[in-house]
Amino acid sequence: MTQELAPRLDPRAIEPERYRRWMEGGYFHVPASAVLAEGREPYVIVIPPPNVTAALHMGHGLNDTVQDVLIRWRRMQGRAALWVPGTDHAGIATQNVVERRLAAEGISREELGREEFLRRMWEFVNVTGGTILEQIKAIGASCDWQRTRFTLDDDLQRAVREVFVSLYEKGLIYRGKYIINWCPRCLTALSNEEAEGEETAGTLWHLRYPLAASAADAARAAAGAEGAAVGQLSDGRWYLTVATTRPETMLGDTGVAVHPEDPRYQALVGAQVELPLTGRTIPVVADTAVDPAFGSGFVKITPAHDPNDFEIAGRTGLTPLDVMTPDARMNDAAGERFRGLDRFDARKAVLAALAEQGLLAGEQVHTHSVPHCYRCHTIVEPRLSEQWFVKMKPLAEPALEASRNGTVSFTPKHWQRVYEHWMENIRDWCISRQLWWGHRIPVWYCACGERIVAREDPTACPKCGGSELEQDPDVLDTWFSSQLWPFSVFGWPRETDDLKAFYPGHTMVTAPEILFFWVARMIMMGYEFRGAAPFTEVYLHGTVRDMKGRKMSKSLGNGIDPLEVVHAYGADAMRYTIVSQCAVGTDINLDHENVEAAFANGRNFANKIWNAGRFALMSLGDAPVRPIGDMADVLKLEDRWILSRLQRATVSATDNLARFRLHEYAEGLYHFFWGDICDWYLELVKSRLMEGADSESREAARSTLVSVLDHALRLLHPVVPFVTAELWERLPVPAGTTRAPDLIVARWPEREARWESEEDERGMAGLQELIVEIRRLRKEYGIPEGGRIAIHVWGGGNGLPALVSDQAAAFEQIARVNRIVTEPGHGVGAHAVLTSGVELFVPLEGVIDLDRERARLREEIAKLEGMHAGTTKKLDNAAFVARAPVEVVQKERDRLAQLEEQISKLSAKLAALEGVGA
RNA sequence: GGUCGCUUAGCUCAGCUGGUAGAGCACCACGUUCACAUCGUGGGGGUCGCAGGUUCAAGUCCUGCAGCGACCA
Repeated sequence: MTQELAPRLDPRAIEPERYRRWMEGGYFHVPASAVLAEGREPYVIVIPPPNVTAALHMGHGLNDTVQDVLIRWRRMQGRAALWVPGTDHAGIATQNVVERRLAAEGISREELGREEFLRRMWEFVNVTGGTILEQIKAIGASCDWQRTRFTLDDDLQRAVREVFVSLYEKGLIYRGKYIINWCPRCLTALSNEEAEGEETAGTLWHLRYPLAASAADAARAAAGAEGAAVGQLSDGRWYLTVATTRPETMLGDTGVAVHPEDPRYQALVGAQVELPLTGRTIPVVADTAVDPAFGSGFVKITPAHDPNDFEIAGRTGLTPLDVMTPDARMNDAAGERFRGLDRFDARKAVLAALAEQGLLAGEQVHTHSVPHCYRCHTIVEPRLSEQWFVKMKPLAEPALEASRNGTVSFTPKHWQRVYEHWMENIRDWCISRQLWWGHRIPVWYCACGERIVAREDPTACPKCGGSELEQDPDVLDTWFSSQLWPFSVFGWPRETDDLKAFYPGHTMVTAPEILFFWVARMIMMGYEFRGAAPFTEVYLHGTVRDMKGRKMSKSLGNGIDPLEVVHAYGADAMRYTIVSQCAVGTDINLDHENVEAAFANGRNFANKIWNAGRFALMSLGDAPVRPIGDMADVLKLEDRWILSRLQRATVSATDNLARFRLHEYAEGLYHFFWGDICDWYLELVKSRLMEGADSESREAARSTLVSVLDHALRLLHPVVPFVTAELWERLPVPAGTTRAPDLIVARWPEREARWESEEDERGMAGLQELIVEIRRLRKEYGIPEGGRIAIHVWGGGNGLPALVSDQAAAFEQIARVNRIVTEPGHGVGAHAVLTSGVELFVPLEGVIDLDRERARLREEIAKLEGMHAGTTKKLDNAAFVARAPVEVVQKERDRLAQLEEQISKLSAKLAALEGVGA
């Protein structure tokens, strides 16, 4: 039982073994029967599935630790706590990785062909795919590994098909030709969310478009108007000015638009423009979407390359003209001169050509948001393309209502507004991707023109009976499958027991970045296909950053590998460090240049717990321990005090967890454990625990210690599961009681009001103040750490002196005091008055420097008088006495009385010293 | 341009419903007392961005300003 424990916590010696035992014990697994047959209340979290080929980074470390804290807590509360793990196929990202590997061999996916390429994809995924899940285990995650899912599992493929076909049948999925975000490097469409805007200092070029001769009169009239951007070229032609940040797109202009009510340009509506460099003539049209105040008030319209222009073109009857290839080069329609040029080279060429003709009116710096591909960071090109879309408005309605009526709550709260704003302005979702890796769109086209959208692969066309069917070559956006995760992992669309038991779930823990990508869509799908939101609480934690506040990233090289941290300092250390910094709404900064310092706090705390446990186990010995409930009458002040403090710690820990105040949960227990238990309780009871101490007192201390550690380890378990489980297992079980086989399934402590005592907390506070005062005086006068002193303690009327004399052994231990006198002390020594009025005198004949003591007393008196003045001022304020709550006023009065007593006693002592010595 | 947030000790940040400021790290001094030097004891350090306002009382509520940031257009 009391086998030797190492004087330092060695995480590597305990963590892997403990994790293995948890796995073998089946503690992570929750069968549906736990809910359906046993009637236990479920608590369900589905993991935000990491990319199947990803390696664990600190972001996962944070995300998974938070989920594990919540799951372990709820499991201890007796809930059927299920945490479903798994991975995401991450279409673009994973395909990119394999394509790069192929490129290294000099092969392209086109050369391999779709079938062979997919074979290679699976080969790669099968080898590397499990890695990240193994890494998650290293940080102690208590996922139900029997339920590990992958978004390309057969079951999940079936779910995707069901949803696609069902939404199609409801008219919520459609195919159409619109402007979409196109990545010219990945060669696929992207959703609006996947095209990330980035503030860029660009250039706004002003271009002159000559007007046809027939428009000369209208132009002359317009030129006279205030602020009109109309002028005359040196060859006499009239021109108008347009502004653009992408001059190369002018080759695809099919019109120029003005606001219909812009007084400057009304005469020009319908005029013809001779589009430079193209030989084409395009009209001036009117549309209310044009902002007359921006730029010249003329807007060039490029319907095939700009979403706004596309819409204006639709309303005004302009025809789109596509001038680019999929890889963003100029195509045949751009003209001989520019064909084949990359878009940025074309930009230069167009500008040069315009300048040559005197058609470049000028340029200005223009900061604007430029969309980039979220996977490869290439600048996204808006492109006219035929794609599949989801009609979002009807799906958003219940999801929006769920937020408004509180069915789904957000922490921190302000994300609720962000979510609602997005839902209110939701736009249709482009879901087709020109990739091979992913869920193939379940649509087939027959030579007869028939389109077949089916749950099962069709063998023949239902219309013509032909078997020449071509499946749509595209796959679905990865998020299309991720959004089904909360129910697809349970076997949906089959009505499984798992689904009955575990849907809807409870908490979604993730980062704000994927609020729209994922969280919002899961809520929409939950309502559409299960009639209920997939979870009721969304907890959005911060981002892990370096000390300069930069996001950790591979390219910056500022990342910290969680596995290295676990290896060096243990999972407990990593977990505590992260959670203790996890304040609601704030990011977490970790120093990648000094990893040891970054995680020192967690490592030190785990070691502190270890050593407190080690000391307790050694002191407790093997003799039976009586249950705390039997000892109420023989407990001493410090026992009652620590039990009372424990109740506070229990209440606030539970409350903080429920409110996602994880940092306060962790720090609160840190201070309870380190401050109250280690610094005070253990020090005070050391003497009582020694062999030969008074037996009743010893038994009271042993029972209290076991009880307090038992509960403290339970409270700490969610954040530092390993060290707590290791110690808890060794902790004596009080006679006549039973205990769970492992801390992971021990019951979460509940408040026991009978142990709460404000009186004992006040009494203990007095004792602590006295001890600190003794230590300060010792330091002040340079008494060696080991040197014994005598003290006199008297007065105060709160029983403290009597208490102190009862604590002789403890005072020896904690303050090196070997003689306690409860009579006033006189002569040469140091004097202090506590807030309670209790006086302390330390005889220091031969040690004390009287000048120093006088100076010290004067300083102390001055400090107290400062406080006295402040309190007096407050109480002299009639408004304060009249309007502040009585208890606040009374507090000030008590304080004043206290200060007066301290000042008068110290002044008397000072006066007595004034005449003594030199 | 719109929305939201931030500005507190040398550093990173807490401070939820208003009652005279806290943590970790860093720093100074002392210390090998039989749990822990990944420790103990004591200590130094802040006009809570600036200016107003509400209130008996404001880091905490309101307004404006300055600086920084995020998200959405």
